Amino acid sequence: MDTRELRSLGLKATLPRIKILEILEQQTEFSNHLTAEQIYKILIKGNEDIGLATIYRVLTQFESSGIVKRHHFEGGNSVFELDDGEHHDHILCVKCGQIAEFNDDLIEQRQKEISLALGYTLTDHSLYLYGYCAACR
Amino acid sequence: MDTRELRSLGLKATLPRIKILEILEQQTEFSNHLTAEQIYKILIKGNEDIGLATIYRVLTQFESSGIVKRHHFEGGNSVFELDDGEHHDHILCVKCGQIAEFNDDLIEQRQKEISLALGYTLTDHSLYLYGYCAACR
DNA sequence: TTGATTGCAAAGAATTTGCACTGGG
DNA sequence: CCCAGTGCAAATTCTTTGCAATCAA
Repeated sequence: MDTRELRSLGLKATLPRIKILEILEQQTEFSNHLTAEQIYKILIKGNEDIGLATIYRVLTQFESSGIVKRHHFEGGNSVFELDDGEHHDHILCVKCGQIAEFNDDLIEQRQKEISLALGYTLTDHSLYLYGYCAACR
Repeated sequence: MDTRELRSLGLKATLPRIKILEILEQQTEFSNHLTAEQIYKILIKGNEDIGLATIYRVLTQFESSGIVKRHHFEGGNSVFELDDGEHHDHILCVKCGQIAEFNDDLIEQRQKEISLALGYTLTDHSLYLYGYCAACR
């Protein structure tokens, strides 16, 4: 139950927060990576009277709480996805926007080696691949 | 000579374009990755009367011409660097902003394999590593 | 000369913030 | 009941655009 999850984060279980969580959980066949605007439109369509500013605020809180991850894909706006704690990278279709996720131990390992060699202590990284998906090729 | 380079791209050798090229070529000990704003300030300091809008326009033209690359680092604005045709990735210090470049064949290779496996035709990618540099550790 | 280029100011797009009102605990 | 949370509109930030003036070829 979302209500309990929110409480455990020290957040009141308000309607906007519950609705936004629900939307993020409903991963569509297409993508579970949504912009604030997209979430807003879904809510409007569902006759929920929730402001766009609230969506940004809630997503930012969720991000701070570690249950949502924010991505800045090329050119576009921020997109948000539920963060289950498992790291993964992304590959995006530049034509249709389709997003696939992957994780590769070899790349992860190599990144650590490179940082070390350059004298950095790695805290985070972002890897986005862009191309044409099978359908758009 | 920059004038010639600009002409060969079909661009008039105007003062703003030449000045901006010069700034990008002068890679400082700190970084050769600059925001439009930073370039603007450097020009102002040099008593050049060039508008910020012009800088954005020129950089965008340079990007189209393939002599400049634009990056969207985490959170911040766009940064620009001269594009010498050699691909490289970046590692940034989250504290002082220091940027190092690297290129790793193993990672490049692996990216291709992954795209292929997922049915994508790769056109581009961005890899940014974030951490603390030796000085900020 | 003359079309490309620029500066300025105004427009846009995405996101954040101020503030009075509302609702969850 | 009371303060965290919200809606709305206004403010910010970064970037792009319209247009008359200017400049390189």
